[in-house]
Amino acid sequence: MASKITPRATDYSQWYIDIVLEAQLADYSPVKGCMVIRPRGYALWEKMRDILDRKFKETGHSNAYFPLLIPESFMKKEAEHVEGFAPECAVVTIGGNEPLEEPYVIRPTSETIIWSMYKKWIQSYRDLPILINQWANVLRWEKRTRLFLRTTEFLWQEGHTAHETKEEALEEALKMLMVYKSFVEEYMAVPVITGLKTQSEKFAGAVNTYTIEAMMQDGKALQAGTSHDLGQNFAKAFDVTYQTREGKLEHVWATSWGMTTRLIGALVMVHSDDKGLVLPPKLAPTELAIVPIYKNENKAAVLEFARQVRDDLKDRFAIDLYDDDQSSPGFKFAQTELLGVPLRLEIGQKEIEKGELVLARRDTGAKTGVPKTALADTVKSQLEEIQNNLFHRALAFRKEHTREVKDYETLLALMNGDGGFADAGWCGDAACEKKIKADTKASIRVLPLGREDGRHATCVVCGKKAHSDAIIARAY
RNA sequence: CGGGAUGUAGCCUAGCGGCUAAGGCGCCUGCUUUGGGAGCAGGAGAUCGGAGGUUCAAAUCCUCUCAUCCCGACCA
Repeated sequence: MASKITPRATDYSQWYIDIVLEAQLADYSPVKGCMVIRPRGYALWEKMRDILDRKFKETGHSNAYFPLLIPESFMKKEAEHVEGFAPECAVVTIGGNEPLEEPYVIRPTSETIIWSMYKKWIQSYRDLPILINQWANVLRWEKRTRLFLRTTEFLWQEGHTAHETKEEALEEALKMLMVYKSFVEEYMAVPVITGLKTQSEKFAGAVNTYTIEAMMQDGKALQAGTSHDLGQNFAKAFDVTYQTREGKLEHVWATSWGMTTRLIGALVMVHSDDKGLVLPPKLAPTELAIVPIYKNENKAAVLEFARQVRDDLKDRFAIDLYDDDQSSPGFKFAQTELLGVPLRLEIGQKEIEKGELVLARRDTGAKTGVPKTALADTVKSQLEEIQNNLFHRALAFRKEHTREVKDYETLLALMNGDGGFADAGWCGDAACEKKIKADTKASIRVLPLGREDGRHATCVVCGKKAHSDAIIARAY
């Protein structure tokens, strides 16, 4: 049978959609722009959520829950915030058949309702810091949607913290950025660049936005997590003050940070291939698939052997035994590959006789013979190798598709041609940033952290003295 | 919000004025099979997206409408 997946080279967009649908991560819903996250997709989200949640707790945060509905007037209190979010808000105007006195906005993000509460909860420096996170759904009326990458409703977590000082808030924002980086790199095996967003790309209402940016297999950038230094913007909008250690009254300093189900889209686009999904072992709901291969005359013996192997390993690994009778081994092989199971064990008469089972890797396709006695250790080490290989493969891909660019002609050729990341200097002038966007549809994704001294002396657009380095790319 | 495309069985598609809407995949039953997406036989499953119109006759032509996808402008 022909593959269900459109090859990447034929149509990258369609390839992505095919993978998401065929691997049963999600399905289109009856509501425009919304999607149903199916069990296989939700299992990924649960794993990601659990790992991050643990990291948040380890860094001192607590979970809470704030309402879905926000009084419309709240959204209007912070000037930039309302301007940024008004176009994508859905508003509830009727309740119980009666027009509402004041309409409610369905949260596109929760800063306003949270800061209205923080005003009640904060009086003195003794009440600080407040370190709260919530796992929730949010709604943004998007003009154009894509499975996982941009849907009208999506799941996320949003951390909202309040601090005594500017420095402490900045430290928090950067700390959480690093939590995201370590999660995405260690668990998702997706290398990211951390950095500062330009003023035009920052969150509506923030002083500064920091993000992690990843490169997809088509060379486009994807923002995989954000952390905002909110300064005193929301404290001022909601008049949240505290009595300082010196007895003075001052506005509180704030951060917010979030990551979303979009990350599942990143996971798909970074690792998968034309055969289907490829999952990093640390997030794969099934780590090992066992496919028994039998004929009528040896069916009972092979199945028994396979079940024994499963039972031996089941306490150490998440295993799926493909012991149904209806489909052929070839079909099962293809199925495990479509679903992205990292390792597949093939057990037939030959293996039983030799005492050596065939272990197939999803990432490379390599098959190796493994003595039954060494199985558990080999599975463990191969899972680690796959995790490692996926990260390094993605990192190598990013390096291959990142060019240091010194002059504007080269930037134009690159962004309008092969794509990828351009590493260039930028003078800090919004006009130069705008020009890049107008000429290439690419944008400054991030001003990388840890490179404040700068690799580039001059702005790639105007040639004046560079203010910082910039990663430029087309983006999702 | 502009541009493009598509709506016929769970999925993909044929039919593009004329008899009872056709095929493939999938599904169900039975048998045979099983080392890279199995075979045979039988079976279930469709108010042709919706509304109006033209016509002796509409899945097919016209108008309107709804929905979805893709590509652009805006965004996690």
